[in-house]
Amino acid sequence: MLSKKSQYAFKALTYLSEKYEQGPVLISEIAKKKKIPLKFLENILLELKKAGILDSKKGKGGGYFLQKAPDQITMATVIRLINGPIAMLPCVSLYFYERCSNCNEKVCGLHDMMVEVRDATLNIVDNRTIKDLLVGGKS
Amino acid sequence: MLSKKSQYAFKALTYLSEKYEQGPVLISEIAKKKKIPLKFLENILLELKKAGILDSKKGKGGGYFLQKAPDQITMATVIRLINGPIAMLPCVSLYFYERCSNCNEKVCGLHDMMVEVRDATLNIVDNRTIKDLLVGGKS
DNA sequence: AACATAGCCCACCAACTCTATAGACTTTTA
DNA sequence: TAAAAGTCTATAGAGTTGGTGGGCTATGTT
Repeated sequence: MLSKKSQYAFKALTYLSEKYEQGPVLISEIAKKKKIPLKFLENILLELKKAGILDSKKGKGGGYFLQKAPDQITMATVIRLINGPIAMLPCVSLYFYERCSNCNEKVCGLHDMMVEVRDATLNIVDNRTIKDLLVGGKS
Repeated sequence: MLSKKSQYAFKALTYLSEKYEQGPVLISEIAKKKKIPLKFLENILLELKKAGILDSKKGKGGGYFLQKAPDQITMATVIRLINGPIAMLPCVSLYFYERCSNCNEKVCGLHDMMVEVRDATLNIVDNRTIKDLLVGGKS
């Protein structure tokens, strides 16, 4: 399941997408409009900034804004950053791989099945961006 | 991600599948062979029993055994029971549905995308059984 | 220079979940 | 009736999640 943090991140990114190339947006504005706890949102936006998804400006007239176009930010990137692995098992994760203890991947039926699930999921989240989250984003 | 509990459950079910229709198997035997903490496994097996997947016999000569054939127990059933929702959002879950607060499902891009992910995942886990976990299970 | 603005950073906390264990109880078989 | 084996309840430690408080730093304005 996606954490609340992830859902907040997507809401914030959606909001910032609507304001893309319209200058910095205040954290407090996003928090208010999207009903996200302010200080919690602060952490999330900072994380998104450090990952190169957002950028910010300090002082008066400052705020947060997208560093790339909405259609250049994939869902997979955001999920991995805020939520963690997309795969259902560490031994099947591309970005958070850890080998199985007591289980040989070469002959593990669960492993193979979870690879299938991972690929089916990636096929979607790798090919969708936050632009697709906007109403009418497909037009 | 699948919890350790889920992974233990699958290991135990795999073991019991190999012994299908060969009489009850001791918890302690499964625990030892599959390297699962005994008391923890106890809880898991009991849960699987209450869900109608396993059955048991008490007293000497007792133990656990599958209540249905391995190919009659879907992955989805076990995951939902031991791990919880398969969907990435409550508002998209078939068995654990909860409506979104502050979000209209009718016009939520995230909702729609997560429906896709859910269906892609279900397409796999609804059509695979614990028989498929066994080596050579496809033959 | 001084001040207000707004993001940055650190530390902390409550609640919850996950993993695991302990111990007593019940049922069954020999 | 004694041993075997599952059943049940409770609990505890570790880690994660969701959230808050307060001070620091950079920036723009006057």
